[in-house]
Amino acid sequence: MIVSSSPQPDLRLPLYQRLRDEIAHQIARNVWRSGEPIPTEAELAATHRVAIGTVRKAIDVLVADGLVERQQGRGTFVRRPRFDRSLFRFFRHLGPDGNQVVPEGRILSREARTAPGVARAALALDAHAETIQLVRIRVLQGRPILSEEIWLPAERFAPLLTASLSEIGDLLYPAYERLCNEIVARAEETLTVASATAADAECLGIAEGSPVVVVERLAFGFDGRPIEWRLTRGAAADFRYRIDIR
Amino acid sequence: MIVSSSPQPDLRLPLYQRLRDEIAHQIARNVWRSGEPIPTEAELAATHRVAIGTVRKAIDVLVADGLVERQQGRGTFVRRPRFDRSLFRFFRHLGPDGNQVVPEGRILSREARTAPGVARAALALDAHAETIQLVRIRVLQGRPILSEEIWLPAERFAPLLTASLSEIGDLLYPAYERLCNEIVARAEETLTVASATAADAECLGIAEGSPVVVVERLAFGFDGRPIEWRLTRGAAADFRYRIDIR
DNA sequence: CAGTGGTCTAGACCACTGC
DNA sequence: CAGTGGTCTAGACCACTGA
Repeated sequence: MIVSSSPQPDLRLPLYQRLRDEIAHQIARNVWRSGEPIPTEAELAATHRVAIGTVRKAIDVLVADGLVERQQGRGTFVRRPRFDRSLFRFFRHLGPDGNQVVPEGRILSREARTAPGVARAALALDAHAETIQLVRIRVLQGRPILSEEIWLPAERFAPLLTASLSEIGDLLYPAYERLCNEIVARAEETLTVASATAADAECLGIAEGSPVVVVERLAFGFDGRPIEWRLTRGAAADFRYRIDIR
Repeated sequence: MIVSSSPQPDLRLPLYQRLRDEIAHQIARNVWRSGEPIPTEAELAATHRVAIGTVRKAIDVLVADGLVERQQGRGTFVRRPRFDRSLFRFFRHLGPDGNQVVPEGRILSREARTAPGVARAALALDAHAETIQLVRIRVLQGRPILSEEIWLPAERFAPLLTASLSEIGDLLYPAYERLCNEIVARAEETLTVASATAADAECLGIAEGSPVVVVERLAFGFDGRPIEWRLTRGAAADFRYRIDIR
């Protein structure tokens, strides 16, 4: 595999920003895997011929962006956000011990299908582009609590159709990285409230017409291109979201 | 008025943190009003006998905390968050021109009343403490769109009962500052979905039993003590919340 | 033009980690 | 103990603001 070199940096940008972009680019290229340390500040200062203070400022930005994590005395490590946990900021499902529990994922279907207009528009695909649909439920103690409909560009995610379900496993984003070499860097989520359709009612075990919270997620890769469009639905009764403002 | 001096700083803390706390404390004491500039970095460095880099780091933290705002070439300014706008992150009400519009506030009642248990607990008040209740609606083009129930400790907010409605005006938090010298520093909000009660239905012009989004807000002063407990209800159909994750 | 915050450097010392 | 990130200093120059 030919490793692409860094894009031409904009010389008008401050040095620490250029350095940040350079490191971010290497993280995006998977030069260091998730959890691995990046070079020490002193090394980066030496290889890039800048003062260590400039390196620290660049890393400050990377920490703020959520791309790396510092650990005093140990190093600075590549961080991959846990998007699969993000739904539990919205839905509270407590286990028998009263603690938050991570539900199991179960893929009900996966097939190459023509995506609806919203999905195509979100993924910036033209009308002819092929897409993959995954239908998935999240199950807690045998009870389905969330239903998910996921649309992916077929071109980049073809391996998902041929892999075995056990190869894909419970967590999708690690599977994307493992099987398709696609890494999710960030996502936009939009919450709305809707009425349970007949399908929702059957799947989630709630009354038809009762309120459901819909989470629409558009996930982006490090290159900024949209990778995945996902609709998650859960009973509004389970919805509880806490936010700090200032 | 006797201005309290700074609390004894913890000498184990880094210099820039102690400086941050010192400045934050002065902001909390209203030494500089909202929108006013704090001293320049060079001045702060001189008066506190520290390097300017240390001052910059302290201000970095204050910026991250949302207490001040930098403007290159002009100065660093005290910032008061616009909590009254925060509800519009949750509810989208578009005007005839398709733009987001700020609705009018209308106080329906204000009286000294005994608060319900949740409100007392949130405000950390004992059973005998007096409280003030405000009932308020937010109106857009003559149509009520949000209903608000607000509970305040009577001890700190007594002037609200005697002031005229025009003295209070449309925005509550500036009124708290003007009339009661209470400044809201941060708040915690919890979102849930409920069914419209008969009162909701009448007030908001929706069907009884249709879904409403409930925003529970607990606002804190700079001293960390809870100041205000507020319940806002709006039609779930108007709810739309967008969030970025990474 | 003077004054502000923004960038960058260079180097000292500290606190924490893991061998 | 060596190596890491964390704190702190001191000073130079740049870019932007407003009179």
